[in-house]
Amino acid sequence: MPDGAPVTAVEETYTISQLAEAFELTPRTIRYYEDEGLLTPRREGQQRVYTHRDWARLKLIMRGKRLGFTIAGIKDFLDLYEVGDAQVPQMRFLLNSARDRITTLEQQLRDVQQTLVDLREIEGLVVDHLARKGALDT
Amino acid sequence: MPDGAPVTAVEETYTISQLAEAFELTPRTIRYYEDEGLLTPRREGQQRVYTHRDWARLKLIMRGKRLGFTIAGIKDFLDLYEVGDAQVPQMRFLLNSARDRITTLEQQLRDVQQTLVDLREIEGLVVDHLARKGALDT
DNA sequence: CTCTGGCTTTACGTTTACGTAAACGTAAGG
DNA sequence: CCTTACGTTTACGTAAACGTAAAGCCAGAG
Repeated sequence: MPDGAPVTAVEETYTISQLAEAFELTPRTIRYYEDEGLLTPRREGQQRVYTHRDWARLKLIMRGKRLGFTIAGIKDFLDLYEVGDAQVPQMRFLLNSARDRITTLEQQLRDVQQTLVDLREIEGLVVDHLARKGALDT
Repeated sequence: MPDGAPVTAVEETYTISQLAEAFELTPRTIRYYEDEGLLTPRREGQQRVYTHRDWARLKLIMRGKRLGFTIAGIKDFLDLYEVGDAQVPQMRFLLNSARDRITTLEQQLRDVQQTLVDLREIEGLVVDHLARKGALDT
């Protein structure tokens, strides 16, 4: 094994359509995320090559979408995960962003919980009503 | 007091701009919700008159928006609260809707909680980093 | 009566998050 | 060499959720 050889095996890579299928997106959508700065795959010729890192970021993107964030909001959010190499002023900014985000998420948590309470009560009422009509089966 | 008079005092009503201010929306937005069938205020001449019921529905609408629901999704959601006067087939449909909604909300709950865990860890890391640099103040 | 303030309708404009079509590059297979 | 299967860029199209401008109705103040 020659000196300076990589310790790990060759990193696994993905094509755009592999990613698309894995996350149930279209290639168009993935290119769009790149345009918006959410992904920055390297190129091999003109083809995009995605790595495990892009996979992880896409997982975060999907979670952000399920939470109703905008693409721009998700971009800011992703930046928070990249906090390693920041200078102090940038750090302060990220800290504020993170805390803002935490505040709205705490509100969202309360909203989700209250809505679940409501819906479960409604479900109970409906089931009850159907039972009284002897129409609960099927 | 004449027979058939209302038991409660005259119900409190609101103009469109009163509602708009209370919920930090524009009148345009409230009319839009009416177009989409989320609100159905009565008219006095050509003016819209909103009651306590519309107020309550707007509160639910705002909660739905914070949860990232679409307007159409919120409309379906509001219908679930109006379950009193439904026939059996409609009831079954509503029951399914409610259960679907509960399922996605449970996913959303997990997403919010995990994101909060992530962000609080990031916050800890950043605070730590700033502390090491003696740059925590202000 | 006129003017103002608030409400109304109508309708076109805007942003976001992609869809979709056109036209082309390139590597593999028959 | 030709086709097929992916990939690429460019660019116009679209649905959702309002914004915004234009023009009119109508009650109360001066």
